[in-house]
Amino acid sequence: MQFFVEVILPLSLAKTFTYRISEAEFNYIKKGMRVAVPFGKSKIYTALVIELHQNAPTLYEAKEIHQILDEKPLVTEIQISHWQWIASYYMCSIGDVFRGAIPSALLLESETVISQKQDVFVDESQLSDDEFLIYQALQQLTSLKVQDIIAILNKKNIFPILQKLIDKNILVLQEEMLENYKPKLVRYVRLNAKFDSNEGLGELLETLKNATKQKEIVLSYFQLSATEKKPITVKKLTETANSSTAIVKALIDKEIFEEYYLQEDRVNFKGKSSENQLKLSVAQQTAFEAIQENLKQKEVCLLHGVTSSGKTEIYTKLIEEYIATGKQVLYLLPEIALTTQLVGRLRAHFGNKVAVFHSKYSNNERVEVWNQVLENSEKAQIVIGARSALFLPFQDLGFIIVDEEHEQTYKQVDPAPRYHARDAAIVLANLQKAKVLLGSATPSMETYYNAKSGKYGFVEIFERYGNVLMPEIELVDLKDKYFRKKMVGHFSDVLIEEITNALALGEQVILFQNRRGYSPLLECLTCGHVPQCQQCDVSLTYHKHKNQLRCHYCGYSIAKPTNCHACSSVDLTTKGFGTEQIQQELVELFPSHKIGRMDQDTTRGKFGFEKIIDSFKNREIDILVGTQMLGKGLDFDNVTLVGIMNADNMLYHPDFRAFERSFQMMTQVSGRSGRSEKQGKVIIQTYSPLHNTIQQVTKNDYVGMYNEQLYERQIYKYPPYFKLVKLTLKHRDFDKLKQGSMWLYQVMQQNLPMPVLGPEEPPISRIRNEYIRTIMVKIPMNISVGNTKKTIQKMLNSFEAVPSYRSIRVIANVDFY
DNA sequence: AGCACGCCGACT
DNA sequence: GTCGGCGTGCTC
Repeated sequence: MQFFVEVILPLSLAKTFTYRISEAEFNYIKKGMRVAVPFGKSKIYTALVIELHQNAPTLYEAKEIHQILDEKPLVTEIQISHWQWIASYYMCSIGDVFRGAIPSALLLESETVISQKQDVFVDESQLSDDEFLIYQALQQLTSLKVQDIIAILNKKNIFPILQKLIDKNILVLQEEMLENYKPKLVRYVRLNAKFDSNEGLGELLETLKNATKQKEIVLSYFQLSATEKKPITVKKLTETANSSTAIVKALIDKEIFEEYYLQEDRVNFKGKSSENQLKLSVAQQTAFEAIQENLKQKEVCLLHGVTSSGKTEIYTKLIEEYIATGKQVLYLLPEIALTTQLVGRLRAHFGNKVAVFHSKYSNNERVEVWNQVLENSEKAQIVIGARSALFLPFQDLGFIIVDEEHEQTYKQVDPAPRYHARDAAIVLANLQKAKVLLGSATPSMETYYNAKSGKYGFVEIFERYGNVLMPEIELVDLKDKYFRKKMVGHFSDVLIEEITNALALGEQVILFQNRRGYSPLLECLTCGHVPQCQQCDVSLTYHKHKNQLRCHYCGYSIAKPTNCHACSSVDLTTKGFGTEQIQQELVELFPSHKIGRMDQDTTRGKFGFEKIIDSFKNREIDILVGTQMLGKGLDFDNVTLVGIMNADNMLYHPDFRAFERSFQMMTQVSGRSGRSEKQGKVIIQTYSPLHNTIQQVTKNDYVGMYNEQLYERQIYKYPPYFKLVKLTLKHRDFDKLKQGSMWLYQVMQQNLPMPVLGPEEPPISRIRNEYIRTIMVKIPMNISVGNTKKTIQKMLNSFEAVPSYRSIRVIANVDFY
């Protein structure tokens, strides 16, 4: 009898692979366990078992697995089904999903370690220069990594040289598995048992009578153990005694203390849940009941509640209901910026039942949350996370909340799997027999359409919590203001006046400018030359603070030139403006007030967001300038004025969702204003005050926007009436790409009974020295999406079969955003 | 994703 | 003439 496992590898490979196992292993291994397998010439990868069987492959000899890595499954069968759905729906390999889903610390990979053979005589004169360099390096360090050798020799292809040294019997290569996850160990001390008795104690104090510092520590130890009645960490002890670890060490050496280590969860919330009852307003209560009623019939329900309508309390109440039945709850948020405030609120309510999972967590932290969810631990009954939290190994998921459902950050752009967390969550809920609540003040067109057509349940709240009024929105016509010279920099007289008023009352102001940096262009006044990125088809953005020009696509930067690179003229001027410039103008306009800026450049690092948000909350900042990050559900109750510096640049984006997005963004940003008693004010500066979308924002007319856009979507063949698959082709060779994309376009156009557009040169047609072309397929509702994707996949395969096009990379993006 | 194989240009 | 560059193909 022969035994085999089918495994998936964390590589972008479409197939599963078969490995041989023994009968004992066959009886031990379960689906969802990890195994280390040799793959290719030398590498060892972490693979995931998805099937056990006895069908020997006929075309090749299956290798044996290297070792079993788990005692019990790390991944559930539901997850595997979910991954398979994602792979097929989003047109990527199952390996891509595996790699994207599992914390990287759980993916062990082997690394080649090079070391010198022991007790071998080496004739140094027989070595070439490169060989000698390696040999010499090994005299210093006992082992080297492949990367080290590449660095030492400054060459890419080092294997031939290594091979020669192996042939000369000097080197050995080993594959070393790296265990990535390390449990966090905390050092504790306890008093040696021999001092437990009263005589022992006397003896102890006697020995220490001349060691003051040591005695102090011992006394602190007694004090701590009396008050805390729990194990004492070295850290705590040194802090209490105001001493150092060196003295603790002395005591350990004297065998007065014993040290020991305990494993600790990195993610630990200390504090207790307040048992206070949630008080819902009448509107909230009505919505809450309506959602429950809807979810009895339907799998998914949309909660459309205006900004500040108190959706979080409704979510909290619903979570209470679900965890009372012992089920797990997943709360998805578009970005981590939101989590800090929300986690605080939920922890205050649910205590230690709340776990958090997002991309700024360290690898080790992620493994811990993974395990807690897998064990269905109480600590992770409620999981709050960004889109990747969707991949946690839920045992018994009852409820998923997708908050700010319309946010495009739910869609992963790069790398594969390019999934949409909202849609993948609905599929996951189906597999888990769980329910989904989508919440937003500005639902996506797709979701609203599904709700209206009865596919999803639908609940609305029209009033803000505590009957706070919706902000008053005032439009400022920039054309008129510039004409009448009523502008100071990028600020209209109206905006300046409103800011002055708000500041005078001690209130805070948020200004929104959807572009970072100082100004998007630097232009020569003499010849009109604009510095471009060398690698991308974009102009460089001027960052005044660092006095440099930077590419926002590849990160390329140069110092700001003093004269034009084309004509050497010194008359350079900036065009357009970004957050940095707004910030600087504010400093001049309001010199006595503190101005903060929040964008990608100021929120780097794990606590970048928190710092800025906290200082704004603590009113250390009076005016906060920021990009779209500001729109994302942050609550500041002292903000009464929101200014949108220029509404036009988002409105005129070449994208079919531009109006929908502009509406959402402006409405969301406006919603930051006036969250307590006082009615808030919003100033929108625009060149097109009569534009329908701007008017809809002003009137808070979501339905108007929806109906208008829906009509357009139908006419121009866009979602929700058509499903979009976008193919992006990339290559360094312009002509090859042009020919290849035309070839693919023609094949698709002939074989698909639906609109195929392209091959288009996108507005930014080159990034990092690669040219780009796109082809768009629009799949109508009445044609099977699954079959269409299969056909597309077949055509992609035949594209790859053309030798001259094989090197063109094709990326499929299903439901692209 | 590696890593080997194989084909072509720049050096000894 | 070889060394070493990268395009191409396969991995259970």
